[in-house]
Amino acid sequence: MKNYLLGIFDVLKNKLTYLQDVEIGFNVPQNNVNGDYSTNIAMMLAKKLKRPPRQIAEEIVENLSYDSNIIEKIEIAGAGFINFYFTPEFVTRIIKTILEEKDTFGRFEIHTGKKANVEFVSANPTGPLTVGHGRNAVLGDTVANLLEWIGYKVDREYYFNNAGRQMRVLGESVKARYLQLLGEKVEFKEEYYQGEYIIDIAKTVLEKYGENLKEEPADGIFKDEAEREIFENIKRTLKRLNIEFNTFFNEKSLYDNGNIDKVLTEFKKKNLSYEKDGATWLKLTELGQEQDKVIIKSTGEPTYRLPDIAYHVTKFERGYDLMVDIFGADHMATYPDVLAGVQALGYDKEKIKVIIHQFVTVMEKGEVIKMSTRKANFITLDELIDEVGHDVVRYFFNMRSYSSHMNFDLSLAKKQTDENPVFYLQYAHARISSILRTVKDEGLRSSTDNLDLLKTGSEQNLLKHLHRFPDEVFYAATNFEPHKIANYLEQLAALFHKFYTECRIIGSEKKLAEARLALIISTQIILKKGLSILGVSAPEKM
RNA sequence: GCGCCAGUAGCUCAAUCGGAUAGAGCAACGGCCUUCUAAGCCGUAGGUUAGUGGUUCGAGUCCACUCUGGCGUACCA
Repeated sequence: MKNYLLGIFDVLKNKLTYLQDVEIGFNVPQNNVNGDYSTNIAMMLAKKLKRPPRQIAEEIVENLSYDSNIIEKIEIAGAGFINFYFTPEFVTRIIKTILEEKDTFGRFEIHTGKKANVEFVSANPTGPLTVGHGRNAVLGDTVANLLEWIGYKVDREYYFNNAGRQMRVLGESVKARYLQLLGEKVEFKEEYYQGEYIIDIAKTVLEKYGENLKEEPADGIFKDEAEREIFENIKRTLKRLNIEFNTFFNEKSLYDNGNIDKVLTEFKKKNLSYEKDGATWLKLTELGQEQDKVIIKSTGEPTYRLPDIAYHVTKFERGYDLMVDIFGADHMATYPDVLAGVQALGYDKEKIKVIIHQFVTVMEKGEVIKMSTRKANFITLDELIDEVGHDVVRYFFNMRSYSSHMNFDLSLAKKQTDENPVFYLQYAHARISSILRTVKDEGLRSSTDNLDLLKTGSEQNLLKHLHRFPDEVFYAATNFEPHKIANYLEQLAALFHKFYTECRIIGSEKKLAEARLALIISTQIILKKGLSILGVSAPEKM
């Protein structure tokens, strides 16, 4: 529908030249008495042309040539809105389109041939993933799905650091537990990782290597075993949410391959770094940032900035056209430095899209639970999945805009799983499957020969909503906003359920029944497509 | 102190980059199953969009200030 409007306005541009250098936007009015699509272009032009908007609207409508088999009427309303009403016959055509295009319907090829990298989760292997990581994981994977829908070849990447202080403490924590298992009296320091899982890892070490590791350094076998086991766990948890990574990128490789040195030399060559107080500083003030920052500490160790910059350089070198970083709000302050550094090295930072999502506040019985991996007072993602199921988790994190803070009441979530909107969507899908099973027994088959019979309000509204699917996908993908898909699907399910109660298939006149079957098959295809974008399953039965 | 994100129905959140009468779900109340799945449908109730001023044909959306919450503001990542 929208494409048709864009087409006829393109033609009109030759006639009314003032339309040429403005962007003509069409949107779906909230209230459908205002048409199927509407444009505010006349009001936008009013000031520029110094003419009343309604007069401009009239001129546009008079000069617009369109097919009356497609557009039923055009009205000018309010301050100068131009409202378009499509013919029921045209509206029903979407069924044929969906059935014919099938797999490609809703997909776009504008970025075909381009490569995208989506980096997310990126939690260091110091403990199980928490509910907070869950939001990041689901958001990242869904954004990746959306990018695939607009043509990108997408790599999902997990960046981690298995050196550094955190990991040393982890090794020490495991060793302390190990010694305790052997009956030794060792102090378990407050800074150690307090979680039960540390004891489990210590037990594994004991089983595997016996009792001879008392002299083994903490950052040897202890750390390595901890890392291995924790990573296995993380991967298993992510797998439960249907998330799999192409690459686990180890920060350490940046040192081994000389990438860090290379970046450092570049900065020196460009005179963008200097020595002060025994440390090396990056001249971020010259790159538009507030203050210079240390990139190599006086101890000789780099801060996170240097490897992060070098890491992004590798992404450019690996030929990505688009790089998406999914971060939690705690990274807010770090990425501008990194982007400035990358740009200073001559790379186009516009190719990097940073998505900062707000935190999830987890509450239980009205109390806020503060998350800390070290203090082990977190709710793990696994526990959440156990409690409510993977579909609910995926949907829950996908149904809200990433920029909004989320409140998650665990005790409420446990109780309310039956009322979760995800079931509403899945139920619509399962209901259609059920109808199709029943109809099969009756020997009834769908047909697109008499789609014109679909003219009641609930049929037309459902059809119009199906028309919008590609637009929604495109909008969601280009704006990195998965929750748009969730909202779209909720509306689609609502329209279907309404259709279901108002229109019967079995018992209707044969031609009408066949047309309605084609309608629900199309609806089911879209529901399934939408759910697959979100990573939620589409059950045949419930 | 400064920076970023937010504040919308009792609760959790939408609102198509400034559009028309601000919408859903949950919770509350009332109705609808001898016919394709009642995990559904219909209805009722619920709002000064935190507050004050401003910008214009038009503001939940933009600007300024105030209040409240979250996250930052490291030679931690």
